Amino acid sequence: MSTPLHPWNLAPKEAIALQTQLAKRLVLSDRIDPVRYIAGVDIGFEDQGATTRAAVVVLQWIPSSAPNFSVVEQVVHREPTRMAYIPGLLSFREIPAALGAFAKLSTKPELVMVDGQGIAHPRRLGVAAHLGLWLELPTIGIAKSRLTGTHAEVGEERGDWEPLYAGTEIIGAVLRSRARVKPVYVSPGHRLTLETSLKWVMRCLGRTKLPEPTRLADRLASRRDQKRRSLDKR
DNA sequence: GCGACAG
DNA sequence: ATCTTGTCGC
Repeated sequence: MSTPLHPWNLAPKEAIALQTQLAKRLVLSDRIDPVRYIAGVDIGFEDQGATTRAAVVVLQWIPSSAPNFSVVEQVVHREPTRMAYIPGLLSFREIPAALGAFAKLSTKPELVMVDGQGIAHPRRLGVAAHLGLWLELPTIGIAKSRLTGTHAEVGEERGDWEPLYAGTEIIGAVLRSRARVKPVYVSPGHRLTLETSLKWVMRCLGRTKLPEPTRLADRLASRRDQKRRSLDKR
């Protein structure tokens, strides 16, 4: 284990410089083990933002079965929020809490899906890419909106997609994950190609526009779900 | 200088 | 992200 430790509480200027350096370490070819478990990660906030809540859900991948997955583990981790949200520096705000959640996990996933960008980032280090480097695991970023890049209009049917460009470089895909619904932005984070990333996202699509791993993590991390579960207890 | 800007 | 009620649609 040679974890590339680095401080999280950096000033914006230093964080930006670090991103540029870390992005060089990304592996954008397929270096993934046979998939048995897929994790979904998402972050939410409480106390008007003072507390960060990280949620990780692990699904078992079951080929040739319907559905193809079953939840095997879910973890929630809370800690004080460290820094404000700054576009482009999301990972420094969210990853520390995400690592706390991963530390509580007993299942080791072969693939991690993250709510946010992979390399579709101004310096090619979105939260999914950064987390992949830290965990040394294959990661995919699935964002609900665009951070950077340009693309053509996407067809209206499920599965339609268009490449996301930064100049002439393809940094991700804009995927219509549900017919006639706002598309999602898919980009590899670490140890995957865009093609393989898209394949896994499409495989994990259920009835909604988000793939099951991040949809379930989203639910666990959301304020709304906290309310729902406490009401159910009564 | 003026917008754009993951969650 | 979060604050919030109703409302349109399958």
